[in-house]
Amino acid sequence: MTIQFYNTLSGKKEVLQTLEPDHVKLYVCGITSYDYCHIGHARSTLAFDMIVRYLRYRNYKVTYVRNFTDIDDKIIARAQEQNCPPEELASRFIEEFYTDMDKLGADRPDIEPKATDHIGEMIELIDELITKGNAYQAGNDVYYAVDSFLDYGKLSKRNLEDMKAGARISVNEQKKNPMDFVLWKGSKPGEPTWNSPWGAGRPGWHIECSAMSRKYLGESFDIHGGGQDLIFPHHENEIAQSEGASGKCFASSWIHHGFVTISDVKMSKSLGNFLTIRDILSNYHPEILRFFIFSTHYRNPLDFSESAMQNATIGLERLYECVAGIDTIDPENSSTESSSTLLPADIEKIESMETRVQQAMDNDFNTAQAQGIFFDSAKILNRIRKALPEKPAQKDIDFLKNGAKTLKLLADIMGLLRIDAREYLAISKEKMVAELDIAPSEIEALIEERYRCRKEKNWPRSDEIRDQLLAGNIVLKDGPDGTSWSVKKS
RNA sequence: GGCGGCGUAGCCAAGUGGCUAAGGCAGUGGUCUGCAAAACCAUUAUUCAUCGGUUCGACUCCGAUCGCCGCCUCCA
Repeated sequence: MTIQFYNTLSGKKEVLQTLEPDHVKLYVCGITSYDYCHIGHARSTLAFDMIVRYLRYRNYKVTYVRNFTDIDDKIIARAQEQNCPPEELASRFIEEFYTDMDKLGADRPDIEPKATDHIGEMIELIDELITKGNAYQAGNDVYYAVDSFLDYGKLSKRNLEDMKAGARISVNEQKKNPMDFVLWKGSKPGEPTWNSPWGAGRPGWHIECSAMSRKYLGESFDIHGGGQDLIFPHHENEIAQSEGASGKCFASSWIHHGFVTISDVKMSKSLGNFLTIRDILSNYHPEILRFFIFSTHYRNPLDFSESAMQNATIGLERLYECVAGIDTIDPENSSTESSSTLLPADIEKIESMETRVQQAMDNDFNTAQAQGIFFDSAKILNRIRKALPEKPAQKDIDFLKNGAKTLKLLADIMGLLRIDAREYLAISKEKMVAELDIAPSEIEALIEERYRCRKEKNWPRSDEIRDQLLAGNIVLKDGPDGTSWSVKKS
């Protein structure tokens, strides 16, 4: 089996081919650190986290580079607002980024370069572009001459004529072509500056990724990723810079994930319709956010809503309940007397779980389909467990334990089912209990009273207690081992 | 205006030339229960925005139409 994924550059799904055997070199555009991260950033981080984890699970070596833009107009503007040095603001929000992403359980990339640590490399690259005739100095600025790069527009599939027609960029007398973009900006008073052959200034946004990817991955590498909003102009400009300088293919493939929307409108800072990761994590377990994010294919838009999160909560809990149920089976409690109750069709389904998940993931990292397989498998495992006799056959116990193990292994690619199932359910219950108006001890006391009533067949009072608890969102479950309770969902 | 994408059951969401159109939520029936709940079982789209075309055969390819979204300025 081979891994296929959609390459924005070709517009088609293609088989993964690496420049070096079994080694994927991946560069992803990270954040500009001037504010807290929102769910869109979570999607980006988690999408590539999942991709990297899957590639590694499939025995690829992965070199994963993700940058931080820590010098930029927005950072300077925000720093001025807050009356603090831009570098301080930038480093503060890099820390906040880590705080959020660590909570989400995202693995750190292998290399995380910061733009300000690579000004020398950028100057070098700009210099090469000037020498090759792809860039020119105008006043204190340096611009990239888009007309010098014939393939300009190949990623975003537009040509310069079309772009000019719809251009909303302000006219700049210094530019030879209005689409030319800045590589080096002459500094204004009070801004962070670095010395360069063109005077004091700072780098443009696009050049940093070209310079840093070249340093850590070379002139050509396998996959470049980011959000769909980066296709133009950022990634288009990166191609122009890198290929203009090297004359070689920059990234073989491009992966772009879709946006998170709210009421079908793109979540963005400028619209103000965003929720930060910490907003979400104050209400939901990190795995719920992960479950939600992976319930839709990474290239499709993902609409955020409370009901979608509620759905994810229930879905994840269902999987955890399946695992918890199997975890409670005593592995020693088998009997040689018992014969296996397993059906061939079920055995086949569970044994093919991993293969089927691989098929889904091989097909453009289809996490939504993989989740479907998780549920399908959980259903079968639940049914088998439910039908188990007092003392089951050893074979059946092993089958269930292995099934749960495989389920966890595969869910881990998406960062799901990572904690002990019973612990997760306990945390989840605890959290819900905390929102109740009634203390657990009171609940236990009422259950105790109801137990006595039921023994005496005092159904009216026993039902009254149940209804009373239900009104307080407590649901009772009468089982053979007594009554347990949980907090009503939704 | 240019470019890209989407439209699958009440909702969410896979599938992308051919056995029964995954899965989840919600719903319905059943088992269990004193009655419930939970759990488990079963069930819920002759149909994939609309209309044409290609094909032995299309949700899947092509064209048109309608609707929605994104990019074309910073943005994950």
